[in-house]
Amino acid sequence: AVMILRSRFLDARRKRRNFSKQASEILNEYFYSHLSNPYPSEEAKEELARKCGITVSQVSNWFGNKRIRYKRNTGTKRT
Amino acid sequence: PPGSLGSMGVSVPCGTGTNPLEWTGQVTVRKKRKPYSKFQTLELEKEFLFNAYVSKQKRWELARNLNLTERQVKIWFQNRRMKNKKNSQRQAAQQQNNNNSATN
DNA sequence: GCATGATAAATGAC
DNA sequence: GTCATTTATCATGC
Repeated sequence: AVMILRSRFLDARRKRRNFSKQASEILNEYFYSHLSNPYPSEEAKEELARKCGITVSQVSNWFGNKRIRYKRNTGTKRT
Repeated sequence: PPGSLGSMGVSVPCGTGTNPLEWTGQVTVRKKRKPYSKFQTLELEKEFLFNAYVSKQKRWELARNLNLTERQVKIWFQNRRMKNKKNSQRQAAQQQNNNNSATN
C-alpha cells in the first residue's frame, strides 16, 4: 500500500506529455532516413535530444517504441 | 544494432545489419513478460532497502518464498539497480537546472 | 477508442 | 556485475 502511493508520486507516466510536432518531425526524419539501422549513437541521441528539447532517455524511449511499433505495423500486413 | 558501440563499450543485441531492415528480424524467442504481483514486488522492494545486492542464499529464499526463479530474482535486482541509478541521475539533472536557474 | 510516452520483465553483449 | 535493448503493460492525451 505504501509502495502504491509512492509510485503514484514519482511515476512519470502520470504526467506524460506528447512531444511537440517539431520534435516528432525531427525524430521521425532521423528514423526513416536511417531505416536500415535506426540505432542512433549516444552522441546522436544527445544531439537529437538537444534539438527536440527533450532528454536523452526520452530519445531512447522514443526509438524503442518506434522500432517495435514500426516492426509490428509493417510486419503484419503483406500482399 | 551492428557493432555500434557507445562511449562505454557496451554493445547491444543483434549483430548484423547493413542490408534492408534486417533489424526487424526476431533474434530469439523471448519469454512473455509477466508483471509481478503486489506482494512479490513489495517483498523484493523490502529486501532492496537492506541491500541493493542480494546474496545467493537470500536469492534462493526470495525465489522460494515468492514463487520466482533465482534468475528472476537476480534480474529483478539488476533492473532495480538500474532504476535507482536512473532516478539518481534524474534528480542530479534537476539539481543542475535549479542551480543554473538560481545563479542566472 | 486508439496513439503515445514511460515503465516493468526479460534478453544479450561485454 | 553493468547496460542498451526488446516486449508487454501501464497511464495518459485527445
